[in-house]
Order: sequence, then C-alpha cells, then structure tokens
Amino acid sequence: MRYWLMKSEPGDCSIDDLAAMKDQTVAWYGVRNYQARNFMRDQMSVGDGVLFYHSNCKEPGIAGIAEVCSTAYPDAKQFDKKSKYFDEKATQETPRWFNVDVKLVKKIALISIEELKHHPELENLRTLQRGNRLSITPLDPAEWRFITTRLVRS
DNA sequence: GCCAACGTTGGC
DNA sequence: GCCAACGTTGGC
Repeated sequence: MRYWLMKSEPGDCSIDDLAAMKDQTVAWYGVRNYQARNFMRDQMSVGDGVLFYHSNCKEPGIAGIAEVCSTAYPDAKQFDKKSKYFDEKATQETPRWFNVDVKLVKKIALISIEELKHHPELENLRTLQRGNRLSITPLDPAEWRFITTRLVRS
C-alpha cells in the first residue's frame, strides 16, 4: 500500500468532473514523463491512496481523496493520431506510455497550497519543493496520515 | 503573462 | 556522452 499525489488541471479534469464520471473513475492518461510513468507502471497497486490535486489553476490545492483502482495498462491515447498525446514511436507491441485508473473516494473542502505550506509536518512534501514539476509524486505514510486525518474537512 | 526550474532533443 | 537550445510546467 502506497500513497500518491496526482496533479490534474481542473480545466481538463476537475474533482467534479471525476465525480460525474461512470463509476467515478478516470483513466489517468496523458502522462508523458518517464518518472511519473514508472511510478504508475512499476509501483502502483490497486487500493493505493491518492490525493487528487488541482494544478495550474486559480486555486491550486488538494481537492479530493481517491484511490488507484487498476494496475497499469497501455495509455490508449499514444496510438490515437488525433490526440495531442499521440506518440509516433509507440506501437501496440511496444507501448511507451502507461496509465492506471483512479476512482473517487470523496470530494473534500479544498486544502490550498498555501495551507499545505504552513505545516512543518509537510515541509518535505515533494509537490511543495522548489521547481518540482512532477505530476505524480509519492507521499510518506506520515504525510498521508497527517493530511487525511488533520487537514481534511468535508 | 512572466519566468524559474527542469526534462528532452539532437548536433557534434 | 556532452551540452546548448528548446519546450513544458505551474505558482505567482
């Protein structure tokens, strides 16, 4: 069991968009960074905890709790010529990109990046580090526990 | 829209 | 395999 913070641009897929989806589940396609891919492909398991984070928007922060609900499988968009995530070097035999499915557990009152920065318990949170751009980062169990038990408001 | 930080590309 | 140039991310 591991814990993850996963960034999504709300203009692309917000917590409300996720809530409206069939089974409240979304395929986390479009990751085109090897480190983030490797986290999904090599380290994620069904049941892992996910903080659903809104990035690149007016109010960045944690918008909900979710969970990993599939193992990794080839990202369909890499084969779709009409998609902006199309990758001409990927083939069905040797896919380059993978994704898992993520299911909503619950929407929460937004925990803003501002608030996250105020807690010394979270000073090592990867997402808060200067220059960090990784869209998927692992969380320590202690960080997960602190956020989900101390900061979450419904 | 700015720009710091970082990842990727490709010539050599 | 180095590294300059370029592209992207994402908070501000």
